[in-house]
Amino acid sequence: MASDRVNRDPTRPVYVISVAASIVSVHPRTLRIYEDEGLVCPARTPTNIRLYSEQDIRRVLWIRHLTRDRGVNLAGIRILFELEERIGTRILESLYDEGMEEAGADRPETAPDPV
Amino acid sequence: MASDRVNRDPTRPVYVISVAASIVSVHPRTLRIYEDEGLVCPARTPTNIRLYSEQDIRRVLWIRHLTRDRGVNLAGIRILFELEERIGTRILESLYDEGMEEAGADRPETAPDPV
DNA sequence: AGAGTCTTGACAATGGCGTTGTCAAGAGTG
DNA sequence: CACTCTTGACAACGCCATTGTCAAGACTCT
Repeated sequence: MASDRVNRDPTRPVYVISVAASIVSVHPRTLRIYEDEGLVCPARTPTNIRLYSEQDIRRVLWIRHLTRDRGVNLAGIRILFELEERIGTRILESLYDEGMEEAGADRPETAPDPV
Repeated sequence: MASDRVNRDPTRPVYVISVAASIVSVHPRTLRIYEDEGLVCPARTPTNIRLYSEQDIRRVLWIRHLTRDRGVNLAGIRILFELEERIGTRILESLYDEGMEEAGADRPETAPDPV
């Protein structure tokens, strides 16, 4: 499963919200709020169902690391994402790698890409 | 007064907490908490009185901008300061300038230096 | 078609955080 | 000495993030 996740097109929207929530270990309600706050933007089916891509998952993992492990609030995360877009990913990538190592989580190959 | 502030040695600890709090428009209690959280480190007199430098003031102004205007919490600010130390001040400087312009506040000549 | 499950958007509860207030004891100033 | 300010610490309150709940609709399977 984990290797399937890694090998697929990371931008393809494939996970419904319950699956995404399980992968990321977060409440579905929380995912909806992250979307409301503009922190992640899953695709929508013609019937308005959310589908998350691998890229979305990585982005949410990054959000979770910051909120749960570093105590950053959503406004802070927004600032960090703005920095990422403004400056590029080199900076946050190194912070992310260090942060994930500290958290003991799996280490993705790249930092989350902007949605 | 404002021009006196600008012309003095920015690292010299000269303001007691009530004055610093007035300059920055923040409660003294809040300044103590920022210190407790390690976000700013004012000097101490031999009798343990806090003295804030111009540099400290700038740092707190930056913190206030982020907390009050952008809604970032203290953990988020800590992350941003870590970034600043890690990467240098070029990045946050541009964000700071933009943020201060948006807030309509006075624009300092440089970004806050690390304490 | 029907039954069961999942998803949606929206209202609500709860714990934690940030700011402010308060206070006793000590320090500083005139 | 009298008054004011500072210290560290306890407390109150509003806001935020997460979670729970629910009615209606969508989806899946038999």
